[in-house]
Amino acid sequence: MTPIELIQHNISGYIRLEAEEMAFFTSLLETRQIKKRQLLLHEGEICKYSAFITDGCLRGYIFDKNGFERVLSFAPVNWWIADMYSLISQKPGVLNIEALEDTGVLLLSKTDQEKLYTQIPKFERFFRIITENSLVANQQRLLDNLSLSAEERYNNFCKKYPSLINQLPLKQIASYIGVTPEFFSKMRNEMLRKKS
Amino acid sequence: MTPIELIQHNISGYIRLEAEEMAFFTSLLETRQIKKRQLLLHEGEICKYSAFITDGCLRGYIFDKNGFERVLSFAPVNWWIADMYSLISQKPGVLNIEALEDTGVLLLSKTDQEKLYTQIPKFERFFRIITENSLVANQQRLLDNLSLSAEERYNNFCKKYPSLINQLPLKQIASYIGVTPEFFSKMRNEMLRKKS
DNA sequence: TTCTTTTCTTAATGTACATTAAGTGCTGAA
DNA sequence: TTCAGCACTTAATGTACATTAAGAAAAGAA
Repeated sequence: MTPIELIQHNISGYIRLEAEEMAFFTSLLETRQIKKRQLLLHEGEICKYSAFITDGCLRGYIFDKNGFERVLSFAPVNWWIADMYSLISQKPGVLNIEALEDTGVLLLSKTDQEKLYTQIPKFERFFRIITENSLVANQQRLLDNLSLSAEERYNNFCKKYPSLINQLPLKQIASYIGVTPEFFSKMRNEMLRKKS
Repeated sequence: MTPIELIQHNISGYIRLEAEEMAFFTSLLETRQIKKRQLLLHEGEICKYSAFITDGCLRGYIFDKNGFERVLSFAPVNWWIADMYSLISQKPGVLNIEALEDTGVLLLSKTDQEKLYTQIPKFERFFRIITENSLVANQQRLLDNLSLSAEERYNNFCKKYPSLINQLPLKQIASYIGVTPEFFSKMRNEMLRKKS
């Protein structure tokens, strides 16, 4: 599938569009390639785009006060990513969005997104639904962080993102589940020993 | 303000409705009073309503595997609450929703909410926006949990919900920020000692 | 009132994690 | 080809929290 076919297929899973509506939508999209380690968004900037991933993988992370990275989210193929806080408020954000490998995205600017809402209200529905799904996933992760051990959170991660396990450096996964790479390494060894 | 005036005022902050649209909306609402400690939703049930709080305060929580309560969210006056996972999927949920004091809510059933979406598409917009705001708040809390100490999370809580600090039992706040009541008690004493 | 239940506190002990430091093996640039 | 940097591991030590147990104070029920 081409990037455009991919996003059209994704949207068709939620709303039904006329051909001309779909054409209008795709006319608003901008293609961009991001090289491994390159940033799509840097903290302190105002987020102007929602990005749909067509190839590769991005991550959103912040630096905590000790200078360590904390991963908020991964965005594999078929997902959207943005600094929602900054995108909504149009104030400087705290999120860095970086390519974990060479990655292709389709960008929809905030102003075009608002055009879309007024000209094709069905897109209000589309973004309502995917925002709801993000919220549910986020709440679940929050509860996991409050009530599960690091080992259980890792198991959940493996179930939720099976494709990412071999695609990501281990330290990124460690940061996502909320432990240091050192502890993560030790923990994985202990898990192997238990299973055998 | 009456409960109905309160919710009308809340909605008018996001979308502009004709009088007859507003009348149709309010015709769908059901008033309910919940006594302190009574449950609006019990884990295992399928969530059939979104609740708007007009008076008092609710909390959403789960039991972790050790049988301890973990607070996902508080819902004071002017907020919405539901088990979003269960409401969307119509599968049994894990959330308990309980009144922390005698509380008044306006209920909107899932089927009526869908009616609303088809008959007044502006409500797609309304719920998109408040879902986006919830998502941002949730992401911020997740990052806080990954990168801040319990003391800093408590300070954030105080900034975010100043009205709740004196309204809630301390153990509820402890559960929300993710520590035991014992540790929370000790921590607050140390904070007092530092300040003086 | 009196009794029970719940909230909150204190303190001893325990543990899941972090920190620091050192070393190994890749990978990619010059 | 060599070397710098990054990913990953191991191990010693440290700490922010949990657990357990007990009691005091406040709130509700009889």
